[in-house]
Amino acid sequence: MNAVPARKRSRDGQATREKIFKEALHLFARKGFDATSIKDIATAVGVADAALYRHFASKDEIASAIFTFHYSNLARSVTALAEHSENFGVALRQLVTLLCELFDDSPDVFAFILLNQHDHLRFIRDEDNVVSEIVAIMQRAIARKEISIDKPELAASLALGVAIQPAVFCLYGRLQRPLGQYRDEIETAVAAALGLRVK
Amino acid sequence: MNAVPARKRSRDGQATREKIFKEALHLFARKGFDATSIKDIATAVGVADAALYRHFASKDEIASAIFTFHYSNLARSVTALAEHSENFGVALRQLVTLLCELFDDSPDVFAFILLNQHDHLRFIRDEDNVVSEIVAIMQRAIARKEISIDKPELAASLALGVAIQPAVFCLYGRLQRPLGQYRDEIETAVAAALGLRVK
DNA sequence: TGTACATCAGTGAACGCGCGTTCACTGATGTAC
DNA sequence: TGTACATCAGTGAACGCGCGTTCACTGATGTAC
Repeated sequence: MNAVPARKRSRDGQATREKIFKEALHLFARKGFDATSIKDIATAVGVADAALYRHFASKDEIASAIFTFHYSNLARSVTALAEHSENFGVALRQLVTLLCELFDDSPDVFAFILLNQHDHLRFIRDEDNVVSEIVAIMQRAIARKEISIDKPELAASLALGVAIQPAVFCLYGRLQRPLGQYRDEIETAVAAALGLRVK
Repeated sequence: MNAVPARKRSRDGQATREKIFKEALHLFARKGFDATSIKDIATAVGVADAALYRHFASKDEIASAIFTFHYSNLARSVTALAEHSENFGVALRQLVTLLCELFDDSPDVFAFILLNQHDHLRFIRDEDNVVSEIVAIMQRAIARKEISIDKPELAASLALGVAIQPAVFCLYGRLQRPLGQYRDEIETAVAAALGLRVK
């Protein structure tokens, strides 16, 4: 009795590391960073607490690794999209589509970034900051007289507000999912809020 | 030596209670609930940690008392305003004004409610919920064909997004204060986003 | 007005708990010869 | 193919710290007589 069952133990720590990434993201997104303990994550992954420290130096490092990975992905998508759109209307359509897809495919990623942006953004270079990129898009639109709001930061806040708040409502159950079903209405609302001039 | 200086000690605990209210609100708004310790609050108030328990049963109770007080105030203002506006355009103007004034006069209250709404809203009766009230306003506007967006929850999310996001930008320094300077632009943007029909 | 007493805001020290983290150890796996 | 060894993911127990909270006590204030 009391025989320890032989455990299959892969030497590929990568698999465990990815599972920590996934489970920690899920817990942080649902309960928040502080309310999630190392024990919670370890239990979800199926290992002892101490095992996490074979893959990450600290609890903070788990959160910042997750944030940096997903936020950089998002920033790259937004930058790429901004560079390849010949006018604001096209960029707007693609941005709203991107947001809806991110939310519907990965609500955990959306919630995690939304909740933790202010704790981590100071470690992100300004040119990789999504909000800064949106402001830059607005600047170009204003320079080309494509929209009537004339302050880029204000325009960015109005656009982000219209785009993000429906997602927040979905997250808390005030709007039915998927967010994608409202894509056209959101796009129209952003365009109207900014005073997009019809081509 | 070691003489304890005679302390002026008022028997009016009300003054201390109000100071706890004010300082805790400030700390919770700036650092968040978890990152604020009982010691932090006591130091800001100028008393020992244990003194806080003469006025509140627990740390949680401090936060929920603050939330309930300020949130109820806000809910009452919104309800009153909704009842006394004969059409949607008037209600909208007053709502945006209310939000700008709340933010500019009491940024701590704004930030605290914004950050803590989801932890406390389950203790608020639904008819006192500000978001529910906004949805109701949208329902009436839709019934009267005052706006073209036809789903009340979606309309509420678009309106709240346009109104709140500029405040968030102010809070984090992306937009200059006061928020009130953008009042007209915010109002116009909300109206446009909802498809308000000109009277 | 003076005295005895009840009240209560505030204190300093202590408590217990949960947390993130460390550490010596295990044992399976991969590898060199 | 067999053997000795290095590697390393994972473990269970322990540690120390900071936190929220409790408690016996203090002393000023208000009040009854």
